[in-house]
Amino acid sequence: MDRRVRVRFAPSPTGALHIGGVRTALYNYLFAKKHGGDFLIRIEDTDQTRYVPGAEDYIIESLKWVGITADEGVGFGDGPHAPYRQSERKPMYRQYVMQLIDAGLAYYAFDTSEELDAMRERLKASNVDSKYDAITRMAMKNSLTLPEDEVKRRLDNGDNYVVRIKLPKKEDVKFHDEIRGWVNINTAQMDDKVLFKSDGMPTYHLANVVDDYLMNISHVIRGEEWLPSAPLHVLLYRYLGWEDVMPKFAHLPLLLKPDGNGKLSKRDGDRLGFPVFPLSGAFPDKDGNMESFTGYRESGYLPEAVLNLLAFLGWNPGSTQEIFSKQELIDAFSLERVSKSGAKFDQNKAKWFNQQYVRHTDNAVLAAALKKEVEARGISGFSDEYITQVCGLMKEKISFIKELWEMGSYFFVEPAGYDEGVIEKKWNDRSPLVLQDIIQLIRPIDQFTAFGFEAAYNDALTKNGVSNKDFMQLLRVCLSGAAGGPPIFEMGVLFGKEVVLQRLQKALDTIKK
RNA sequence: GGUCCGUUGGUCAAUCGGUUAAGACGCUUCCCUUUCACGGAAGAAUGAGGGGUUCGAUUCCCCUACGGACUACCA
Repeated sequence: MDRRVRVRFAPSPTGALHIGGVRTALYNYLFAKKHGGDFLIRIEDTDQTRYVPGAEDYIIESLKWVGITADEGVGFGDGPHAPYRQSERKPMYRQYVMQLIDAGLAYYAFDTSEELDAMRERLKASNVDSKYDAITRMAMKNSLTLPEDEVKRRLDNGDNYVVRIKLPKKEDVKFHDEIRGWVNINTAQMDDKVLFKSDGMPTYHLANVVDDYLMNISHVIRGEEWLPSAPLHVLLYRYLGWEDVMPKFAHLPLLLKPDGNGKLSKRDGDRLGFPVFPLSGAFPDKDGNMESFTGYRESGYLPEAVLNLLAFLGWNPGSTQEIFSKQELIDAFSLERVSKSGAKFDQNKAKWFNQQYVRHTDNAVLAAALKKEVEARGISGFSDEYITQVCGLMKEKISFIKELWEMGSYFFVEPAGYDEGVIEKKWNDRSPLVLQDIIQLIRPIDQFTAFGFEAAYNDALTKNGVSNKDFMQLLRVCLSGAAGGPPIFEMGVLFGKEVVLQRLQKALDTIKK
């Protein structure tokens, strides 16, 4: 029975979308496109207390930036199963909860949080797992222990209650994970999870299962942190009578910190100095303080590179090819080749990926980015043509777009200083003489070409008996201030004769040792 | 603590019982280059430990160790 592939990415709008979340979305997207299916986005905002305004937009914008698009859902024009926000689907869940209660598979519970705490502490003290389960529920206030009329009275009275699933005392729940194989958990290890909260909202578990069923989801591809609750979801499908259309599960390995242990977290970005989020932004933390963070986009990463490097964190094609376009990823992707163990994020590799993409990016595209940087500094007077040529010279030298400016600002402004190491090592009594001669030889040139510039330079060297090796880098430093850079004579020609003359003169006037 | 998942070089990783255990990033050396980079060549570096199964285990099984996730009226 081949059913249409329909997968979903279902984030909670509780803050910025972590790069690991982007990867989850990506794998869902790739899987859907690979199988000609649908990818949809559902917002799981059942916890009103954790809702962060703007988070939803951030998530959508992030996905769009890396090139992930959805066929249905929030941010992508909805679709046949609208609404796609669980808060807006609130009225839909109650009937399924009632269905479970009527079937004796769920029950009302009236315990206060104090009572729950007390229960947990009591059990902990006696060294027993503190779960609300088949044993402990009999000592709590719920529709299993309270007289029927008492339950009715409380309900009619509008008392606070939750609905919990009624799990069997001891029963194996087995399910197949597409990545890990068969997983078996006994209900004795699980607890009677809350399905329906006292605020009238379903919990993740219930909403997730109901929506996946209603939206005809064929595969649930999500992070490994969900593996322990997967049996609960399996049971829910069974109890609701949907087991025959239950989606297949695939639990993805986690993204780990580059150093030490643990999964990649928000803080790691600042601590290690690399982005953990796709886009720069700021959101309130749990205490309500605004916390800002930098993104891949603002750090100069190309979206295609991010897509590529993310795809390779936990998956590989089994070949030696590493650079993949989006379409190539779609063609090559399979859950089978997703690895089981977590992957540590490697900054160097990320940089390398970006470098590959920068190098193959059209000069005009790079120029647009560089132009922004230039204009942002209030610098004008440079043509698009000039900026494009700068990019052509610089792109072999950089790994990140932002380095176009960082390493090539001298194409637009005078160098602020001269590389001290080079001056220290190469500058001597004869240097000013050579510079002087270069200036004199260049000045009369009408057609300033790389060839002419080089010829003038060589003549000056010969005249003073100085070798290339000793002066070459000095010339570069005099022109750009930097020790490295693009081919020097081409660079000079791009500067133009006047700028070259002026900079050499300035070097002559200022460099002293 | 309990449950579940995992474990090939520093990192990402291939291998679906038999290989000199790929490849990439990073690192080192050399070549190219009148600099830096790119490119090219080479090198160091890996199957957590212990038991089995087998003619033969990185590969299958068990134990131990280690790592991770989960353990809320959060997702």
